[in-house]
Amino acid sequence: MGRAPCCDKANVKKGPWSPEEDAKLKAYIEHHGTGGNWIALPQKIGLKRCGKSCRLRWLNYLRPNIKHGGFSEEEDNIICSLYVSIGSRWSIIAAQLPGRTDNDIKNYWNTRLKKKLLGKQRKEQQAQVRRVSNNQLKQDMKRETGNLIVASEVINQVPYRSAEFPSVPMTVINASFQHYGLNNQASLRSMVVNKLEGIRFSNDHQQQQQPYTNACEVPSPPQQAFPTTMNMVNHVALVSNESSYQPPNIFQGFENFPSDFCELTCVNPQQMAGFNYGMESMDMSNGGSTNTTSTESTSWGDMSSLVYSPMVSDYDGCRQGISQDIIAFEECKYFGMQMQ
DNA sequence: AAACGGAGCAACCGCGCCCCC
DNA sequence: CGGGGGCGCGGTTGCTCCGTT
Repeated sequence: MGRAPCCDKANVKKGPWSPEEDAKLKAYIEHHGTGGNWIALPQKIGLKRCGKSCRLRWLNYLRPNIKHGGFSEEEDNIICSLYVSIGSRWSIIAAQLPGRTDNDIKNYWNTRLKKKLLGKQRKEQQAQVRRVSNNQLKQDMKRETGNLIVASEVINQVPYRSAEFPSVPMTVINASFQHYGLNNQASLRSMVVNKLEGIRFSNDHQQQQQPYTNACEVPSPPQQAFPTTMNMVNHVALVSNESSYQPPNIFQGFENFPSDFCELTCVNPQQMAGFNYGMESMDMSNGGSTNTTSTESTSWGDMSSLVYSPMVSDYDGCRQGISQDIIAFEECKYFGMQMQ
């Protein structure tokens, strides 16, 4: 059973507001205030609108001192840094920008700023890639094939926001991540870039796959994007212990990853450095538990759980301390510090 | 000039939170 | 303490405008 509608849908007008409606609403609120009850407001004024619609119209458009468009460079910077710090909490971001509404900032981010940032990022990458010898890269790739299979598995399988914290030796994870440039802010930044590109990470295998931005990002259907921790443990053990083990494909596990990700993190992680640590992280309000919704699965929690692992430097006490570390990470994030 | 596609933006929708009874 | 209702937020939708073919 769903929630009761906030108003009689059949008798309310939807769509764009007319100047008359605007005038009525504005005049009333300016003289009487909202009265603390948006639902009742339209009836008092004689508007055939939903109370929520009135509220939105007032807050986003009719309210005094509202600025529209013409975002300055400074505002861009504030939005970017806050987005990286706290994620898509538009109301909080809007609170830092007088005259701007959350809706305005959200639209501005989605339609322009995101692309602007990505364009900048890509330019930097391309310039950097040119400076890297292809041959050197190939040699490195060949030499590290053995580790790659481990790294790919780890990258691909670290559960996020999960009660099943990794029981894989963190030294293995650490080494693997470090080999492939996932050991520092570089990885964080690449995660941000992926986030910007709409890449979805999820371990909710029941939910529908989100659209991918290009063909190479489409995961093979039977594969789990983030298989269970036990699978990961078993596989890592297999790789580590059986000398006869032949990796079927050195890129196994990476097919779920966008090519950009590999490019960014493998080719030159340093270039990616400089991004704020403080990405929106695991939502600890649910105790870091499982059962995320599809909306949640696209949140920053995905990213930070991936970036969390390499930060742990030793396995001893890792499992016991991991919850505290995550909490510390959260605290550091909000206080703008970096985790030591 | 018309058709088409993409970008931008206003508005809607659903859900979580909080307050009050 | 629990339930109902309103508020606020973030994600999504759909309309309009504009540039391109």
